[in-house]
Amino acid sequence: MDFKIATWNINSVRLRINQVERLLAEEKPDVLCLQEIKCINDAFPWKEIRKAGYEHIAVHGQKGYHGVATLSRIPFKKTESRDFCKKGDCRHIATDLDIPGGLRIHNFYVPAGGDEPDPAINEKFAHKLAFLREMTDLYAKQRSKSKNRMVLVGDLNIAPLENDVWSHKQLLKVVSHTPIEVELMNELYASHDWVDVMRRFVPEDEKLYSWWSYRAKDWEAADRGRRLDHIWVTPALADAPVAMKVRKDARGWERASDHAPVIATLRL
DNA sequence: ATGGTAGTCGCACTA
Repeated sequence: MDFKIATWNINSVRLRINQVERLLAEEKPDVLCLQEIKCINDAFPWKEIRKAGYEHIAVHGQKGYHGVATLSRIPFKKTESRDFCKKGDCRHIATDLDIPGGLRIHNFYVPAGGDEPDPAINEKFAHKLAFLREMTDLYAKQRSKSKNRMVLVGDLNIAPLENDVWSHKQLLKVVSHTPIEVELMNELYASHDWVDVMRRFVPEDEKLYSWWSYRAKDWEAADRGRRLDHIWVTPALADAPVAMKVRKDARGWERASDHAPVIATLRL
């Protein structure tokens, strides 16, 4: 089967429920992973999502900030979330799809890390680094299971490659592209031999972004983007990716999120 | 070197 998965930092699912419905109607993914839903589970638009044909919904939300949700046309066998750094933040939810051979989907919202890229004076940056180290430890421990089929998606808040940002030089001291973050991301990447699905389709010498700041006067003209959102798969799925796209047009929708949806198709 | 925007919640915080 061709399995289509999308990831999107929606920056308030209640405010942009119409855009979620539009994306689901246009792309018909099997699974949509949302980040920054910014609401508690009770305030999540369950009815609208179900009406759109997504009856299997795993929500891990908190009041006002963060929060993740995985919407699926395929039933779940199991759902669990991990409280990284034990802060009580809702930044992760894992769902096991009930399909032959199984498929585990990790939906992440990694801390943004604040402005100052020094963990000694910026707690938020320290939190981001600790979060990444905890992810790496976790996947390194599960390495024996790397034959399992897993997809890791989400807003990882790091643009690792030179062409994942509009200016490598100018962003070296900007949180999301600093050497320490890139190094930790590379360690995480190596911890489970993850495959970077997006870069399977766009060579490393070409620019590739999924986020454009709200603060630019004209985001499209300036095109000062970053690739903060990612889709990774385990080695068991190394040959599975058959298509990938960034729905950049959605960044131009009225009252858009600052992130564009990233979508991949896997041949299972 | 700086300030620019958005969302939630309630007049501060996170991004």
